[in-house]
Amino acid sequence: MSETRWLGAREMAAWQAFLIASHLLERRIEEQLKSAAGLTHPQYEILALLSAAPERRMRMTELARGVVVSKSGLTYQIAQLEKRGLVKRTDCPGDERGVLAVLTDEGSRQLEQIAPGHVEVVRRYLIDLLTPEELETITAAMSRAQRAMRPSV
Amino acid sequence: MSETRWLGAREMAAWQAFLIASHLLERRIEEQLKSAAGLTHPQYEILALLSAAPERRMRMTELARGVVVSKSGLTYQIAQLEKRGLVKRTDCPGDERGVLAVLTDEGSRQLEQIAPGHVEVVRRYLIDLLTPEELETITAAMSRAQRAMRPSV
DNA sequence: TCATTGTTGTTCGGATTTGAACAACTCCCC
DNA sequence: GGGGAGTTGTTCAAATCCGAACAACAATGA
Repeated sequence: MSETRWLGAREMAAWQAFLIASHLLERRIEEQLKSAAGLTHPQYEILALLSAAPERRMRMTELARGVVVSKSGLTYQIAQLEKRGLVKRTDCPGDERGVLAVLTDEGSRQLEQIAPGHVEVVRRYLIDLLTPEELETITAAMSRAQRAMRPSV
Repeated sequence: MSETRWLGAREMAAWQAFLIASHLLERRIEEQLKSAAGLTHPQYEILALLSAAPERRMRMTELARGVVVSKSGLTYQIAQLEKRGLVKRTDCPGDERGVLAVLTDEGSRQLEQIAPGHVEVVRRYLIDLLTPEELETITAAMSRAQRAMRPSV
């Protein structure tokens, strides 16, 4: 049982700032998406990921990893999006177990309408506040953290 | 209706890295706290804030702001913590409406036991991965974002 | 071939979270 | 004083989210 390495003042400041900023940002994003489109942030992320995927489709598991949500959480959200006709499920050729989530034309259309307002928030409260150097530093640091928390990627 | 300023490649990389890293970190923290102490992250944050507060007590509203959670969310969590005897409510002298959440001795004791494991996770997946320069950059950037999203602070 | 092990997605129960509505109280200013 | 506006904390309904358990299928190796 080794001695605890407590956070020093600077480390604590960084952690607190990161934690609070990310929570506040999450709330702003959630609020904007909800009022502008009736979507949650995870729902938006699903649409965005699908939109960028080949043939606008992805395996459920892959998608769950991409939006960092549990399998059951994704099942639920895909069901919600399916009700609205933004996404549909398809059998996965070559794997009888698998399910492909596919972005519909309607989903694609709606995403195009929603995206500008979302990007606006991300810019206003984060990206536009950063210098190019800070942008690079954050990319490097967060990518490193990501690799530490994920087996691959 | 101005033209949308989409995110460039570097901006997108920064945003994606930040978003995914913060989600992954949140999950790791949640998982560790749950298994080690049966607490959620917000619950831990409440205990930590109270612990650092004068007389280990805070007004509900102030506390809600501190942990970045809704008023009703805080009411719920304080009720949970009260059931376990980690926190108790007290009348607020000088304001008949107000309620003070107070960290109990038991709460203080438990926090001491839980903190090391929590700090370990924060270090392993974020703080220890950063150079001193990165630490400062992140503090500055996130504090700026925080000010943009909050009236004061 | 066939049993074993691993993967995939869903279902289910339970916990958490939010915003709106509300009642009680405080503050301000005439 | 006293009324209107603002604050404070709770309750409530609804939505979301997770982990565990599960059934179906895939992959592996003897």
